[in-house]
Amino acid sequence: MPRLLLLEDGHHPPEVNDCLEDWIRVPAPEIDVQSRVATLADRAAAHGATQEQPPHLDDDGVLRAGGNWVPVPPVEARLLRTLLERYGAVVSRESLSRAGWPDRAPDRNVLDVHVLRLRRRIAPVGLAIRTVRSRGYLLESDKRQQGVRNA
Amino acid sequence: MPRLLLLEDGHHPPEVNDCLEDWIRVPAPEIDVQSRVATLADRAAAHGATQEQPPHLDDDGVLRAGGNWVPVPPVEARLLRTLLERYGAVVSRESLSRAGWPDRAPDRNVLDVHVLRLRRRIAPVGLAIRTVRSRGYLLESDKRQQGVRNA
DNA sequence: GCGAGCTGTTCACCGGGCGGAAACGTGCGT
DNA sequence: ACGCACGTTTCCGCCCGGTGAACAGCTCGC
Repeated sequence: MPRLLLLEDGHHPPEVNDCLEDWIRVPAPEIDVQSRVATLADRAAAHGATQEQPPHLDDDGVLRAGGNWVPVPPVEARLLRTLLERYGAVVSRESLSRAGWPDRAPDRNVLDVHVLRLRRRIAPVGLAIRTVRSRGYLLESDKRQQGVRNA
Repeated sequence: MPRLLLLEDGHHPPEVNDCLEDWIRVPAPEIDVQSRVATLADRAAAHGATQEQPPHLDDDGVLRAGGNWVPVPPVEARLLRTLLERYGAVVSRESLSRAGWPDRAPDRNVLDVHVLRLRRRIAPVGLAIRTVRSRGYLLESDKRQQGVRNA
């Protein structure tokens, strides 16, 4: 997708809208062309890296994310499904409780234990469950770090 | 923040990491320089439009700003909400006090402590609470400089 | 049938976040 | 110098959530 326009003499520079687009007048020093190509390549790589496809839990309890997959047992699958429905947003403990055990409400830390196990289960595929204290849980990529500031 | 490096003959092109950075060999046709400047200006405008979305505190006590998020506990959330309602303007200590503790008025110092905690909590997402002495507080981006700037 | 492994549940304990209070430090105006 | 306004630290009680371990039911392979 990145492109470098080679501009012959006597033409106007093109209008560039895209970060993955550039131009240069030819003839030009080889080092100049290489430099611009390298810059575009870096940008394309960075773009691809930031484009993450959302994880998906299929009907057979298989979670696919980050190029890998893990089996997810029934209860955890129900929890995970509701977390995925609100991917990146907070899900209350009550919602999870209802989703995981539709018939009867479980004890306080039954949910805790299953969340813990779900955490460990999804870690290998690059997902993380964050706690929002007294509010609920939040599913996101484990590369996103809450509250960390990049220089 | 966009910058165009004017490269004299005999030098290597710089390593470019940023979409807001570019370079050109001088001397060069005026139209070429103008084109690259215009491109950078467009990108800077686009970046500003997409990057600087106003901070938002959702109902689950999650503050999203600057591409990151932090959980905000109840009392601080109430303070933050009133500060956000008057984003960039002064909010009196009385208003904050009423917002944070609707039932009873807290000790003078309790508000101070919570403002301090809130300051530290929102710093990672690029927000800052400024003091306007004997008037109140003001919430803004931490990149803005308080105080007088000479031209 | 029987043991191994997996799933779901319960218990006990611990660490840490949250919010309040007091004490002390600091900067500014008069 | 004094007082006022605000900042910062420290301490503590409370409660939420995390964690390891143990336990019961179930399924599967032998």
